[in-house]
Amino acid sequence: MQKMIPKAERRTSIDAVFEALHDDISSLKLVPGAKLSEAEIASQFGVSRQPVRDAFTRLENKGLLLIRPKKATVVRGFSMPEIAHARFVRVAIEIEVLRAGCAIWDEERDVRLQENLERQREVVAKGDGEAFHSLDYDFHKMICHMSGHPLAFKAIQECKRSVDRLCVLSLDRKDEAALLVKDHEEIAAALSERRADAAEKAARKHFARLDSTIDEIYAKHVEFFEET
Amino acid sequence: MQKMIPKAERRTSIDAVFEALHDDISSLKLVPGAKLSEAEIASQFGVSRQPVRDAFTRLENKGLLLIRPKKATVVRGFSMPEIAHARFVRVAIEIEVLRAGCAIWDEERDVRLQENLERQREVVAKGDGEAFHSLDYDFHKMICHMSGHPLAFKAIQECKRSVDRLCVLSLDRKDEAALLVKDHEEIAAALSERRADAAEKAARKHFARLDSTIDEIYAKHVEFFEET
DNA sequence: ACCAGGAATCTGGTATACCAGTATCGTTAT
DNA sequence: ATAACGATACTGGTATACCAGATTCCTGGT
Repeated sequence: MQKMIPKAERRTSIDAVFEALHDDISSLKLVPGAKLSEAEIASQFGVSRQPVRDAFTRLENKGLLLIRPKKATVVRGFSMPEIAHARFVRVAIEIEVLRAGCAIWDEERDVRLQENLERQREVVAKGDGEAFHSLDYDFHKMICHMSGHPLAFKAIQECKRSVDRLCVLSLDRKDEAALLVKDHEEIAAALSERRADAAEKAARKHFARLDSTIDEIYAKHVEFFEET
Repeated sequence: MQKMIPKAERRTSIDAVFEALHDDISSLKLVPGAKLSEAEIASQFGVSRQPVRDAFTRLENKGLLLIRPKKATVVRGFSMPEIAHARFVRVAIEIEVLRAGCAIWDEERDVRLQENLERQREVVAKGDGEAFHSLDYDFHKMICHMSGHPLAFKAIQECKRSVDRLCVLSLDRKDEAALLVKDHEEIAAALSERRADAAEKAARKHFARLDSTIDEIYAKHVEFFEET
């Protein structure tokens, strides 16, 4: 009962390399198809090849890299089937969460969600896209937690990941954000009235908005997509 | 256009170690809490520590191992929150698949699904649990594929994995299998009539049957569960 | 000018050695 | 007998060297 040091969470070279590469790939500083050399990255970070190798493995498991024996490791491109699948799973989970939420929703939850919505309206009025993105994130997270399924949000994040990397290519317009807030209000209202079917309908409409954006990006950046 | 060698799919030492350990863990030959030594496994397989290390990493990413720096690597136990989450996600996906299926179901699909059901009835009558398990697997897989979401089945398998490892502890009774077939018939009927709500209801009943089994196993084998 | 062939140079996979924390257990002081 | 301590035998993380397959590109022949 002595080591009350909270955790310290030892940080290893692998973590450093992993996070740096993850950021570069997510922000498209490393574009799909780019070749990554273990040796090159290693010297660049001042470590040996081994930690780099481990970091590569992690990134491959997250679907961001493609590693083949004796071939160069490359950044994976987007895949339309994969994106469609992520969307499918996300919708499935969000709807199930809403269903669970409708069964237990109460006024206290309602109040907390309305607080978030109020701030969404504020930042959208100001045109602060960055802040809206953060509140949007919180909105869905809050619903998961308050519905009793905090882990579901982690699963949703998994689904979002592939799309997020894609969305840095989209120019986010303010009018789009306004529509999304309207959707959120609809979802909140359905929860408040505990009408699962209405919530599902609103959610489907909400997520359908992404489709056109993705199609636009596909048309504009076919080179980032895998041929399959 | 010369290398038409189908694929050969080069098999590496990492794969060998990974698969062997994966099987041992899945079949509970390696029980939760068991300590795995890189060096020991390495000499046991006649390879160096490096491939073993890589295999460990893969297993950790699949949630089967717990690796901490400077601590022994151990087989992870079951976690009730994790199992509940896997169940939640699986139900969400299966229902969404059924919903999509109901929108496009036709007689040809119906015939193929009925073929599978007929074989289910046969093997259950014979009490062949092994064959039923395989047909059960196919049943859900067929629905995913015929609903136009083959990838969804892969996601479902991910969810099943943690539960499957648990289910080797359950003594499967024949009467249970009979009930499961009845559920399948209900689901197939709902699809045939393209009634999404009925399909959802049947699916929920189907998956609810697992809960009692899991509770039984928990009561009987608390030592395999993580405390969290 | 072009193309075939092969050497030089990549790639990731493997083996080995060493390091710094951690756990274990025997020893010693009380 | 017991409890504090310390040597020792572990653990996983890192660095390095080497290997075989794949790629690249230069060279020599046409």
